[in-house]
Amino acid sequence: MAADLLGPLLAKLRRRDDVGAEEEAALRSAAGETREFGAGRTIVRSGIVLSQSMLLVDGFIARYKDLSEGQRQIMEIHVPGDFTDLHGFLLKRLDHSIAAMTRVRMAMFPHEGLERITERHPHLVRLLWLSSLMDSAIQRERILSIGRRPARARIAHLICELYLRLEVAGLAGEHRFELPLTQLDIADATGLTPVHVNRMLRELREQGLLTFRGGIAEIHDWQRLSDAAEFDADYLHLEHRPR
Amino acid sequence: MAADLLGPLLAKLRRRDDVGAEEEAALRSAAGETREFGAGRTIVRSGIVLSQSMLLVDGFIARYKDLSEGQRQIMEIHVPGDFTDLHGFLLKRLDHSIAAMTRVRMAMFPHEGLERITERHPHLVRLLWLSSLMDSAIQRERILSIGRRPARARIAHLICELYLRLEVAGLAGEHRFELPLTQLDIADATGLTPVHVNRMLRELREQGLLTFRGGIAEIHDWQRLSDAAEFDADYLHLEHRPR
DNA sequence: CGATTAATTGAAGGAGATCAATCCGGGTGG
DNA sequence: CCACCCGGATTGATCTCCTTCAATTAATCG
Repeated sequence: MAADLLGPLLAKLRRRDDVGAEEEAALRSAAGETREFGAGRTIVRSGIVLSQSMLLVDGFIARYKDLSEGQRQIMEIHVPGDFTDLHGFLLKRLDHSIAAMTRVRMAMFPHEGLERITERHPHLVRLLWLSSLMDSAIQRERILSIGRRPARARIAHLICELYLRLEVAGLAGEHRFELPLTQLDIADATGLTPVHVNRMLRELREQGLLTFRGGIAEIHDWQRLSDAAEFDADYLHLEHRPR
Repeated sequence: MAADLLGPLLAKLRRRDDVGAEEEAALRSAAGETREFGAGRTIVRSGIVLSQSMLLVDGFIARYKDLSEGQRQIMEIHVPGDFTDLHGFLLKRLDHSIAAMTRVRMAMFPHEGLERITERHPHLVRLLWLSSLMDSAIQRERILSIGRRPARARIAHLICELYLRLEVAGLAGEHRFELPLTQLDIADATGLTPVHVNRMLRELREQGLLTFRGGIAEIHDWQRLSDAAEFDADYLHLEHRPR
């Protein structure tokens, strides 16, 4: 028996507002087939016209852009329960690419189904819209991080964020979680070089804040880590309220 | 006779899709009072619960966040026709502040009116959603810029972007436009220091790409400027298609 | 086990930051 | 009408965080 495809998404939405049974049903019936992709696979290439959007069910995915000199920047790391390209529903073509960072499972949502939701389920649309706004908020915080935080704080911040997001999806233990990324991935997400990420991770480890090794992140001192990052969870919009 | 409040917004939306007469009327009736704010005023402070959203009608506005050491990062610079906090409709509290960079005029949209639109005008909702997705795309490009482009390219890129966005709003001439920002503003938007912005602007000027002086930006060589920035307008999603 | 990919460490270099003046344009009040 | 003021622009000198270059080591996997 496969785990519930929509589980992490519903957990994420219900953390922010109620989702009625009818809405849940509408969401389920909008979901199409499930697909799997191997680690490293580019799933959507920037600029391609899309006819369906994807919900990440299992694994980790990155939205990224490349520059001509081979430099890569990750705009957002997705965890299960995230739509990776819900914005493709209205933008039609993505302005970035999407790649699997691990082996992943995706649930496909044909755009006709989403359009039907916009016509029949006003509150559910607001929740889907909200979900894209939460991505936007995460991206804004990334702008702040990359623009103004020093390297050590950037990395600390990323870890704090992923911890909370994974916890909401029910995928993190007590300050410990699977994070199967390479140091290069972290470098691409923080706008640093892998060499420097390595040094900063060592520093964080030696200071007893955090261990990141073998795809496992362990937060040893949440207080000092979030202080180092100037992390404030407000931007994750975790409160439950009518939307 | 005041200029049409919704003019720049409609121009922006109609550049991407059709907006029917009925939809236009619905939008107009959702608009409430107009407000003005002086240059430098903080209009919305991060975290405050909102009951209406604002459309920028005239002037320039910044979404920004501050860090404890007094460092500021601008996430997005808004031009007329942009909703500055449409996301507040569903997020309810902003994760950033909003400040007037010049004297500005804003049209207020009470959230009840927006909610009514979600219940009666599916296609119009999609357009409003789209508008927030376009902001998101702009913010992603900023992540790329700040994360991976060198200082000179970051500034060049920002100018290219603002030029096209202002042109869509009907506010730019032939490679020349009013941009009443200080070099500090540009520094805060690009994640640089004002001193370095000054040096890079001089370089761009001496190389004959761009002059930015006295609140006027003049692009002398679009080709070389956009090359320097690796600017590709795709992320502005300028194509007209059914959404 | 070789072979490939990721992590680690050292040394040197550079883009951009910081610190500190000076300049400039425009408002303003005497 | 001009001396003064003030925020922004400009320039120089110095510093530093992070990059770059280059090996070496560890881990992973057919």
